[in-house]
Amino acid sequence: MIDIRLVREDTDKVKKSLQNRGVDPSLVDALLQLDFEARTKATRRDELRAQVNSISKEIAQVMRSGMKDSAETLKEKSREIGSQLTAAEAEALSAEDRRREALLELPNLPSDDTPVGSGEQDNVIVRWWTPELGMQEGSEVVLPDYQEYQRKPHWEIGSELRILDLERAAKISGSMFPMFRGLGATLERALTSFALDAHSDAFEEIRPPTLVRTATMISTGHLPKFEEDAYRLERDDLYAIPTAEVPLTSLAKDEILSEQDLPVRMTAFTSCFRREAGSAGRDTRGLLRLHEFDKVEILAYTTPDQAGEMHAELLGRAERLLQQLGLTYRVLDLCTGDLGNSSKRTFDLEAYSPGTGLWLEVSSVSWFGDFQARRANIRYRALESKEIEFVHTLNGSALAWARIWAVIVETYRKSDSSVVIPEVLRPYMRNVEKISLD
RNA sequence: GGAGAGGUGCCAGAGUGGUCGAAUGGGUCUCACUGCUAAUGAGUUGACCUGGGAAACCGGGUCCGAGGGUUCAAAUCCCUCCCUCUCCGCCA
Repeated sequence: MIDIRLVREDTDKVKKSLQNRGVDPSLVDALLQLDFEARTKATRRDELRAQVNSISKEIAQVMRSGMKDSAETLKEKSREIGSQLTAAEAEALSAEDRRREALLELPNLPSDDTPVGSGEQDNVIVRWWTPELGMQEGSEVVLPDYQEYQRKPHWEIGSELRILDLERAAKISGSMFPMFRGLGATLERALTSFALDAHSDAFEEIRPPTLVRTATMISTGHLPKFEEDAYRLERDDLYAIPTAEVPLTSLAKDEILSEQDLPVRMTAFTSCFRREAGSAGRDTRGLLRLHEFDKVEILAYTTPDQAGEMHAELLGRAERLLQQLGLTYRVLDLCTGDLGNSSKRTFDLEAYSPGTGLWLEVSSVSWFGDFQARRANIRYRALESKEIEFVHTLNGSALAWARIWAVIVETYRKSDSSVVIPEVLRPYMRNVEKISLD
């Protein structure tokens, strides 16, 4: 959540910033009104409490000196104030709840560096990479010279080589659930080991739980606004995580870290579950959009000063994996209109799928400022000032496998219908060099 | 799932309904002593909300696992939930 003090003190800036996201600025005025009410009512409550407290102390003294009658008088007086207090408490509580709800609904303020725009079409392509041309600045991507046999969509390749079985996955779980088989399954496992090993120089490997409490989902900003998108286990009041960001961000919930511990770097491999409500029929063929997919996530807690550098590091790591896998990709600087709810700035990585002709989002690398840290109450004590401050959180996928799997089988398909395994993965899959029918 | 024990500050641990934000010990930091370290002595050491102040700081409120209740007053009594430990059952 954003800092209520900032809303009070720099209202215009907050309004302007949220307006760039398409948020109605009157919501800010409404919040300020709720804040005013909450503070007024809390003050009233605290005054009454102070009175009750001081009378209680008097009663204690009077009792000790044995003056029973005056104790009774005082008790009567306190009971009277007490009934006012009960009402004041209820009012203050509900005003504070309303303020909190309004605050939780507001998205983060975009960074000043985030391009202003109203939607997807305004995202800025900042650079791109192909195996042939390497890194290039700008937005005019020169695609590799794909052969006709690479223009086959991954779901056809997968069936042909019997490494992807979407029909039976549908039988088991329904549409938009994947099932990899044989070397297809091995390929996914290899990608996971490859990525985790790649991060092992600086990141602690974590295997977190994938079912989490409501409070955990609120911390990252996935609730209360996006209830529809999450799988919920009602009986146990748990949610299936949509990304490892959820448990990893809450790892240090309610803790005060030492500045010396920062930055904290973590990586985790988990399955991710998304209901994808409202996206039925749109780009859902094959592995393009799934209810369940696997992903390696990288995540960091930093001081505000370290955040910029860390954002670049996370992005660099995700890009490096794509380069090692030899996949053509482009980097998008998401505009204010397309930015995720909790993010201040996000770069998306899109890999090119020659079989479908689509750019597929395979990573999203975000800087959240202290938005999530406020919700999760993750703080650190500054070495110099000794002050306690909120950490900044950042994370990125490195990478999301189902779509990467798709792009790999299409990109590496040969004229004889086999799929060559990228060299970096071979050590992780028994040195198999290609997947073919024989 | 059943039975029992327990959750108190950075850690260990005491706590009679009122003088308890909380004994005591350890740790931390500061100072003194010491050639350095150690030892010793003195002091220090919570978070959050809110009002005042330029600030140092001062006032009020909250917090003893969480949420309710009883009471003039709750760490302390009652209820619900969560978590930890021990035993039994079940299980990969």
